[in-house]
Amino acid sequence: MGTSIDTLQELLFDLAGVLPADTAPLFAMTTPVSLETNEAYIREGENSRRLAFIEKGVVRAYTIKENGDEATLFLRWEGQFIASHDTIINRQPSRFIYRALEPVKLLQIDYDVLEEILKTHPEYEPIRNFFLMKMLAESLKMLESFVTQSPEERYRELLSERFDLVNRVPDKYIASMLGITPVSLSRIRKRMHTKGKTVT
Amino acid sequence: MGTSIDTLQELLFDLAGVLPADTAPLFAMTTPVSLETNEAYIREGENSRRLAFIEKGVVRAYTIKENGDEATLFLRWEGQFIASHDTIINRQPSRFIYRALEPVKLLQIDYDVLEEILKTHPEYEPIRNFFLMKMLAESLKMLESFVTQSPEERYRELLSERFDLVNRVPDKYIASMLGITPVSLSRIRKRMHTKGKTVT
DNA sequence: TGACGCCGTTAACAAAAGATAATTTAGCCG
DNA sequence: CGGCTAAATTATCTTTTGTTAACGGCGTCA
Repeated sequence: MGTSIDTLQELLFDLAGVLPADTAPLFAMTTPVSLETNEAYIREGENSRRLAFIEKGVVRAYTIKENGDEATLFLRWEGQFIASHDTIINRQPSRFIYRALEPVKLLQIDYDVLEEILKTHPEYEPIRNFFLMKMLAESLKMLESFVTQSPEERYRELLSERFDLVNRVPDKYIASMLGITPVSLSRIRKRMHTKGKTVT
Repeated sequence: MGTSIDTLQELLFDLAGVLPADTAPLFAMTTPVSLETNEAYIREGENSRRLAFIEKGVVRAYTIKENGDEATLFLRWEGQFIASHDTIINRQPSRFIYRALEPVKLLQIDYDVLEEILKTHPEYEPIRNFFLMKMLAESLKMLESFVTQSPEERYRELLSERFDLVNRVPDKYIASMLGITPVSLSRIRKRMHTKGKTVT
């Protein structure tokens, strides 16, 4: 146990030079959370401003479209952060659902509590910036892929960069994240088998 | 003159309760920049870590694809921030070009300088968070539109939310931002004229 | 004014994706 | 092991997009 805390302490030290011994005030406010497969972490309409570091497992963020279909915004896995961006950034009830695709272990903190701690411990600010920048970088990277690549190219890139993830997650969620239907993803895979076998 | 500074000072006060009189150290390090139509603000391969508040005009962030075509990642206009995310977040030479589509007025600061100021003036931290969150919110909103909407729906939404922008910017850049070709955008517009005239 | 270039539109065809439904595969639970 | 259910594949048809090229409008500039 304590793996998440260890990892985050390393992060803090690397980023801000804060020694593990000095992080007590921060980690005193974190809560370990376990989720079963298919359990919701944040539900639609929820207002809690939770932020979590994923120690283990995969979490899917998705929304329900007007026609009732689900659309996966992104997947997050161990080493990444998840946050209810509607509630934290926009102070709106969450339009998104965050659900575990596997048994998940999180280290959770409430964003409001984090802000309180930052008032008295500004030396932790780099953590907040780090997590914001990391999420921004990931979003921009996905955005970039949508304007520069075809669905097939996005899938090929995902395969080459996150092969493990693609194999852990049902195809229909991968398809949805790529902005296409499962049927279409299936055709892309067929095309890839018959034609060019290259993975990049 | 001073409009950008006034706007930012209001922002700072609203966000952090910092009085305009106390923002001298911050604004002493900002530089007003003017760009002509079609002038590049940041070029491909550049390493400068510039961050700017747009007082007036529209800036386009785009990249050159392998096949030589351009792909527009986003457009930014007055009241928004632009930043070279490759250099600031990833510390890599910029793969993107930031170019003025109209005469542009910016208030610029170097991110490294901003970080220095933040070390001695942690009361400005909310500014950094604000700009990061704003960029993150915008990116996530665009990402959401890609996984939940068709190109036509994205265009209709853009029209209803940013009609002024669509009319200020050549269609081909709008198309590229929507992830489609100019030909396809033209067909979408034709369809919208003949069929449903509703804008949402 | 006339030539040039850029941009938006249109056309024609190929390629890909959406929608729907049927079929096969695979995982899960008793 | 058998049976149930969800997921993935396949098929068919429609719609949309990509590609390429041609055409017209419009502004710039010599």
